[in-house]
Amino acid sequence: MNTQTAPLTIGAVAKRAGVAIDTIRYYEREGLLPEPLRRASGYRSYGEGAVAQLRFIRRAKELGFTLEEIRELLALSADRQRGVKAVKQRAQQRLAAVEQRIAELQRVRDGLAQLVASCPGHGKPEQCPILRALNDEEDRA
Amino acid sequence: MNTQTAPLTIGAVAKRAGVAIDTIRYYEREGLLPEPLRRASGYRSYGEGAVAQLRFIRRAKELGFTLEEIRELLALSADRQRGVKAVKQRAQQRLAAVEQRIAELQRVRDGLAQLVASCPGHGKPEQCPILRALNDEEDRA
DNA sequence: CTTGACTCTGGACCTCGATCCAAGGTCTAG
DNA sequence: CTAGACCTTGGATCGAGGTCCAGAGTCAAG
Repeated sequence: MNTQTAPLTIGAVAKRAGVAIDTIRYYEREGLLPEPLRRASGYRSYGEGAVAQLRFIRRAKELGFTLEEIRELLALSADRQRGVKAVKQRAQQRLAAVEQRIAELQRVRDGLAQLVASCPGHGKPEQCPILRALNDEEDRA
Repeated sequence: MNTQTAPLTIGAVAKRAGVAIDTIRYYEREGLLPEPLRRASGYRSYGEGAVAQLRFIRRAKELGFTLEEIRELLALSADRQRGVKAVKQRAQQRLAAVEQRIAELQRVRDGLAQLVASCPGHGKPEQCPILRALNDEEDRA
C-alpha cells in the first residue's frame, strides 16, 4: 500500500484545501491544526492529513460551527470512548441554535413582508407604512 | 399647541430611546444622528425628535438593516418626492436578503438534522456519520 | 548563477457595531 | 459651598475570523 504521501508545502496544502496560506498559519496558531514538521529550511511540511483536517474545518464552518466549537469537535473526534456521544451532542446543540436563528429571521421576514405589501410605493413619506412603522406610535408633527 | 419640548441631555435621550450614551455619540459620528445643539457648557441638547430617530434606528436594526442601510433610509425618508419609492425598494431588497439567508440556514439545518438522526451516539469515531461527513469522501486509514 | 516564485516571522490592520477609559469640566440638590 | 451625578473629548479595546505587510531566507528551473 502507498500510505506514504509526498510532503506538501503550505502553498500546496492551501490550494488543495481551498483556503489561504495565511488562514492555515492562523489555524495553527489557534490550535485547530497541529504544528507540522519542518524542513531544514524552516518550511512547514505537511501530509495529506492536514488537507483532510482543513476540509473538516471548512465543512464544519459551513454548518455554522465557530472555530472554538470546531476545536472542540476535533478534540472529541480523537476520543475513542466518549467522542461520538459528545460530537452528537454538539451537533444537536448547533441544530437547535440554527433552528432558533431561522425562527428569528422568519419573524423579521414576516415583518418586512407586511411592510412591503402595505406600501403603495408612492405618496408622502408620512403616509408610507414603512416609514410610519419605523417611526412607530409617534403622531407628533 | 405645545410643540416646544424641554431640551434633553444625552443621558435623558439614551434612557428614553433605550440605547447607551456611547451609542448615541457613535451614531452621531457615523452620521445617523444630526449634530445636536449645544449648551454654553458644550453639553449636547436634544429635542424629542432625536428620541424618535433613535427608535427608528432601533426598529430598522431589528429588521436586519445595517447602519449603512439605515443611514440611507433616513436620507430617503426626508425626500418628499422619490423617498417612498426608494424606501420600499430597500425594504424589498432587505426582504430578499433575509429570505436568502433563511434558505441557506434551512440547508444547514437539514444537513445537521440528517447527521444527528443518522448517528447512534456511540461506537467508534470512524463509524460516526457526523465525523465521517465532516471528513467526507476520505477512505484512507 | 540567476531569476522568479515561494516561504518564513512578527506584528499591524480590517469589518461591524459598539463599549470603555481617563482626565477634566458642569450641573444640581441640599 | 460641596458632594455626587452627569457630561466632554480623543482614543483604545472588543470579538471573530481572518488578511496583509516588510524584510529576509529558500527553492527549482534554465
